[in-house]
Amino acid sequence: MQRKAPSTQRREESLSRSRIVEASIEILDKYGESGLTFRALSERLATGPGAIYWHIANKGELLTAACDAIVAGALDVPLVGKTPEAAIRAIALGIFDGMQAHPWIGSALTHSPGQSPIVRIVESIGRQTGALGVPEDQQRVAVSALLSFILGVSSQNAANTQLARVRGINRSDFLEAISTAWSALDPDEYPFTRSIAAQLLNHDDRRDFLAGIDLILKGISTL
Amino acid sequence: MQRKAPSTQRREESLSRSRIVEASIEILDKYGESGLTFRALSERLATGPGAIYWHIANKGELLTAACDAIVAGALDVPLVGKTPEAAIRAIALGIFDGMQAHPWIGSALTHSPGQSPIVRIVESIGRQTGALGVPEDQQRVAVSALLSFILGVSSQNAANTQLARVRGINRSDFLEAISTAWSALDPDEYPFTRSIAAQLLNHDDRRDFLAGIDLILKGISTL
DNA sequence: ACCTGAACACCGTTCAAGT
DNA sequence: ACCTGAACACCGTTCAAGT
Repeated sequence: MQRKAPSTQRREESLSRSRIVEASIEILDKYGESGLTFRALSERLATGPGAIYWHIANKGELLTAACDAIVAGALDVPLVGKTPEAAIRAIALGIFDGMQAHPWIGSALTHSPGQSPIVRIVESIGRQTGALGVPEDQQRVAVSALLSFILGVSSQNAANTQLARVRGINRSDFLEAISTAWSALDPDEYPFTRSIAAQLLNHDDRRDFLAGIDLILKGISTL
Repeated sequence: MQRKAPSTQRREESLSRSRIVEASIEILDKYGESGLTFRALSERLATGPGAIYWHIANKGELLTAACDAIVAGALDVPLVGKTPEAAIRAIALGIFDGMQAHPWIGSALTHSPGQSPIVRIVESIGRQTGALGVPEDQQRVAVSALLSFILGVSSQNAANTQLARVRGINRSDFLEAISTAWSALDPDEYPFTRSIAAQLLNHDDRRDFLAGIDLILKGISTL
């Protein structure tokens, strides 16, 4: 008589950490950070909220794991033959493009200090600073400056996207609202802010991000 | 017969937006971000949760208002006689010291894009970039690079403090745990991260922050 | 105009009970 | 070993009712 298949394959779609993370990413992309609840997630996975806790410790770990999957993919960019500067730009742009597609990683990144997603970024950039000629005792400062800048941009990006979603508008309408508000500021108190208000409407986020990276790289080159 | 005092003074401690914000800051400083709830706040103010909504639209506005009070104070630093570079350093350090005393502002800052606290920072820094000789069409990029770096540092700082609180340990024990974890990483996969793990224990946050600001200022000076 | 506080519609997390 | 789903202890927010 025939053998039964191994019990682990008894059900085609048994729960696993990776399936949970995968479903979480789909929910986060579609409904944003506030859309990811254990109830919504367990419904999508056709199970109960408690089942998820067998595979994941808590919501923070879930967000970190989802973020880690995106960051790992974003950092998978070809670096061969590139100068250290070009490699760092490529790494940074990989993360930028990842955060455009998955804005919620900005929030997850800052809430996972020292965790796997951050370690991946630190390691990727850190390997380049040596080749860049940065003295060993200053490499940490150089890497953490780049990291802080990247985290700053990505957390702002996450907040913009999330707030726009709450108000039921898109990202550019949200920025337009800020631009309008800045234009209406007191000319005596806020001359500079008023002067750049119009630029909020038609600037290129990606180009500005890269310009920021280049400013820091310029500074690093003097070390 | 005597006139009654104006009805607005009938009660010594009537509710007001500023009293609510003041109480919020005290709670945030003492119990962290998760400690600020409408129930805790209304109990402290000897009222009901609903009363607060007469003065404040929602929790986001409350956090932004609390953050704004701290940022306004932090930016109140003397700048007369300073070079533009020194002024920017003083502004940045003012925010840094503000976030050391009130770590939760890091979270509030990133969740209030384009709002008053951000505008204050943008304006303070932006006024210096002109004096710095940055071409007008590049001032926005220069300011937003500094802003993103500052927001990145402050949101990491907020997350560190909040996570340490959740685990019931202090900030340096939390960093020690990360340092230990980094030291245990795979030597082949994470050589750089391992190499800087030990430095997490005894580095000077404030000095590193200023070093990051200086890197960006160096880059800006080439514009 | 301003305050009260019960009620609503959610959360993350736990845990006895099942298979 | 893994899953179920009710229950617990919270949230932010609303709103009829008061003063």
